Amino acid sequence: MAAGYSARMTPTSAPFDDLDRKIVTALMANARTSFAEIGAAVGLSATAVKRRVDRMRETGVITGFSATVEPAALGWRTEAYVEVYCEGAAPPRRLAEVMRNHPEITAAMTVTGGADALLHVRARDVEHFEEVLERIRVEPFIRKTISYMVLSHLLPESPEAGASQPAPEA
Amino acid sequence: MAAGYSARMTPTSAPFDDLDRKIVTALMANARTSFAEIGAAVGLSATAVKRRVDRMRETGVITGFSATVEPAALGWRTEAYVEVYCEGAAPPRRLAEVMRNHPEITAAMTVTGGADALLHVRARDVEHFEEVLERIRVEPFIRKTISYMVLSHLLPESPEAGASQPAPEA
DNA sequence: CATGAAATAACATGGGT
DNA sequence: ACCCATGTTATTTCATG
Repeated sequence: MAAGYSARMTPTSAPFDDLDRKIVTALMANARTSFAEIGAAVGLSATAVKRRVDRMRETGVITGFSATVEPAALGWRTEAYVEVYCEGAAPPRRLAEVMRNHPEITAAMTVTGGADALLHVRARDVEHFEEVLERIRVEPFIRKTISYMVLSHLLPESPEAGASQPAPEA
Repeated sequence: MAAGYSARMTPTSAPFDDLDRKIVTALMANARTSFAEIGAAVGLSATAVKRRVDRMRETGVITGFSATVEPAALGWRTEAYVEVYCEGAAPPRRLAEVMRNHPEITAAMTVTGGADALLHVRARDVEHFEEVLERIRVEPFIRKTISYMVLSHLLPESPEAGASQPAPEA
C-alpha cells in the first residue's frame, strides 16, 4: 500500500465534516497525539478517531506524519529561492526530471510571471549553494537563473501553519 | 512549556551522531513509527531511542511532529509567492507583526534582491487570494506587491525532503 | 471490549574519562 | 570514582481487530 492515493479526492468526494477538521488540526499540531486524547477533545471514542484518520489517509487528505526539524541543526544553514529561465519552450516533464537530480532542491514549481520555474533550495552554506547553482545551470534547457537568498524568517516556520486554520471550504 | 528552546543549540553544542541522524530520518519519514521499530532499525532499545528523541526535542533539533496534509483537500486550492516592497526603510519587527495578522500567509521572510520581503500565501481560490492581497496592500509600510501564482508542482510536496537527506554537516 | 503492542518511569550495568 | 548512554523490567496507556 505504498503511496496509495485515492482516485477521487475532489472537495465533495469524501464527506469531510467539522470532526475531521478538528482531528486534522490536532494531528498537525502534534502527529503523535493518541487517538484517545484526540477523541476526548472532539467528543469521540479512540476507535472512532482511528477510523476517521484511516479514512482520511486512504482518501489522501492526510498524506503522512513527519517530524519537523530545525534545518540549521542538521547542517542546512543556507536557503534560497531560484527563478529558472529555460531555452525556448520548457517541457515540464523534462524539467521535473532535472529537479529530481538535485537533492538540495526541496521544492520546484511552475509559476506565473517571466520565469519558467521557481525552486526552493537548501544548502550547507553559501559555498555549497553556489556549487548547487552551477550544477543546475549546466543542465540542458536552463538558460539563466536568478537567486533570492533568504536572510531571515518573519514568521515561525510551522509546517503549513496557514493551511491548518479552520479550513475555508468555499 | 510553551516554546521551550534550549539556550544553546549551536552546531557543536549537543553531540549529534549517526544514530541521531538515522532516528531523525526515520521520524521524518513517519512521525508515528514506534521507538521499538526505530530501535530495531538502528540497533538500539526502544528506551534508548526515546531518550535520544526527547533530547533532540529539548535541544531544538526536532521541533515537533506534524500530520502532512493535502492542502487542496482542506479547501486551499490556490498558492502564490508575493514580493513585498515597503515605504522607505522597512522595520522587520513591524513587518513581522503585520504578517501575523493574516493567517493565509504561511511563510514570510526577508530576502536579497529588491523586495523587502517574500511571502508564501495560501488561499481558497483566486478570488480569495485577491482579497488577501488587497488586505495586505492596505497595511502600513506596504508600497506595492508582485505576485507569482503557483501553477503546478514539479516535485512531490514532501515535508523538507531535501533537508532529510543524510545531512551534510560541513 | 479484549488483546497484543507501545510509551514511560524506575532501576541496574558497563564503558570511558 | 564519576558520568553518561544504554539495557531491563514493570506498569500504564494505546492501537486495533
